[in-house]
Amino acid sequence: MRVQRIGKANPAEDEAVYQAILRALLEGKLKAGTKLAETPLAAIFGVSRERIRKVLHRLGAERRLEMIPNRGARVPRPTLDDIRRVYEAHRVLEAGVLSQLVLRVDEVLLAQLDTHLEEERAAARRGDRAASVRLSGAFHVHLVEALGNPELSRILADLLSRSSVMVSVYEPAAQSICAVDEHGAIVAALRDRDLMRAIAVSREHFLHVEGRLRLDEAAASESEDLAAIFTPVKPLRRKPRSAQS
Amino acid sequence: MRVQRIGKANPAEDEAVYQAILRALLEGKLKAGTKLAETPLAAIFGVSRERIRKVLHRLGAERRLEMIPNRGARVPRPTLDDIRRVYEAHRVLEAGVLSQLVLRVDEVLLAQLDTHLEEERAAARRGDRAASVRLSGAFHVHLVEALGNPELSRILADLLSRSSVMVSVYEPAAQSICAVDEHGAIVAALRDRDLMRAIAVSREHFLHVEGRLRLDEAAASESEDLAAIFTPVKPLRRKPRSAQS
DNA sequence: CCTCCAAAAAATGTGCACATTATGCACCGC
DNA sequence: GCGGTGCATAATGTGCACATTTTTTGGAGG
Repeated sequence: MRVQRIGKANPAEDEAVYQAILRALLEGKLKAGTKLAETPLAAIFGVSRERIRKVLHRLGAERRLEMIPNRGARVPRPTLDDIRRVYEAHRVLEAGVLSQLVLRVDEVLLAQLDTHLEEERAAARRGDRAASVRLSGAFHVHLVEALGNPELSRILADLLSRSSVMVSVYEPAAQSICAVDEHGAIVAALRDRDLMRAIAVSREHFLHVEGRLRLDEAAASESEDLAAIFTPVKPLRRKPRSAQS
Repeated sequence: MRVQRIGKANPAEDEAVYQAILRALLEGKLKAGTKLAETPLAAIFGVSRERIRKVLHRLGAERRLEMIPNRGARVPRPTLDDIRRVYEAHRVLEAGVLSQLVLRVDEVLLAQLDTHLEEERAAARRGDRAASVRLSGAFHVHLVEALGNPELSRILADLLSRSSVMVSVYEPAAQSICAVDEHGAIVAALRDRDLMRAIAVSREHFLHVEGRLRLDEAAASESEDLAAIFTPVKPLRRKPRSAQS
């Protein structure tokens, strides 16, 4: 008699594994170039290999992993040019957002942005680097979301998530990503409904960030301890046979 | 003895099925709301159900199909608001593209655009509606590609492909999507390096197109003849048992 | 010592059998 | 007649057993 639990429909498992890997990816715990083999991951998460496989392919379709036929999944190792392109895309998109935003700014939005700027300054004053980085990205998210277009928000979120992975590779110290006063200048231009200035400031801002990118090839890493990376996540299902310390 | 051909590695099959469905989707042959069941598709294409399944999920990840757990794949039925959002995203993106383009236009690019405009006019003169629609979309593609940023080109291609599916639902006659002179006005503004005018013209252009959208709810359709839609594609592999006319 | 090649080992890809979930339909009580 | 209920049927989801491909290993030859 086989007590195997097969076909147990549990969509939550898919999602949990997906979120776990995505989170590790976004937090930079998975270094660029790391091979994500199916079997070890299945053992780590305590789920079947097919499930891992599905998640991996999904992440590949979203361009968050690099899938090579018959060779498995790897964390992408973006070129410096790749990163520049992502930044440029972000810059171009934000220019478009600003062009639309000057037509519909109101005091409510300006007040919200001012509040955000204040938070950024506060984080900078108390030297909270993590918060600074997070708020800095949030500023740009705030701008697109002001347009209320989910499509645009999604595109930006995509670009941002990509670049956050990238800075973990190329920004050695990850110091203050965005200077607050540059953000302030954008808001000021927005307040004046001055599109040309807003675009120019935003452009300078991005070029500034791009200029700080450094090629840190030394990071060979290949962090081989996949288990350690995912251990904080409790196993979703006990492996039926063996495979436990 | 089983002569089953299992595990026959043939990545081309995946791609062929993917392209076939995607093409049908882009050409509007698959009406909105149509259910894409796995088993019939497997029979039509002459491949295993797993292969269809994989392709369907991939298309779902790309948001080209709507996947509902345990209920299969359906051709998305976009709201009029959905479409407006896609158009707005395109418009915003193009504004950004233009803001970047005015900084680096040269005679070569302007000449290329002029050539393209001439093609559009020729198509319009001879009443070639299909060519007009195609060239009209190509104009906007041309603009982003001038920036040489694959990331941006991909984003635009994504938006365009989505909206082409949509117009097939909501544009009853699918008459001249973009007036050529509006495209010409954009090029003219670009030639003058007049960003504000270029953005304004582009904006008007898109609002014009958006304004033409009509809600054509009558299209209940549910085109049940999936086989007929995909028949032009020759079966990739003969089904081993039965299932042949 | 290095290079090249063959065989073993490991990892990925695929068809299939079956579990699970949804759907259609006849039946029954009200 | 009508709405809900239970069963039969169809469709989707999943584990598993392999096939295929890639990578590693281990020598033999130069």
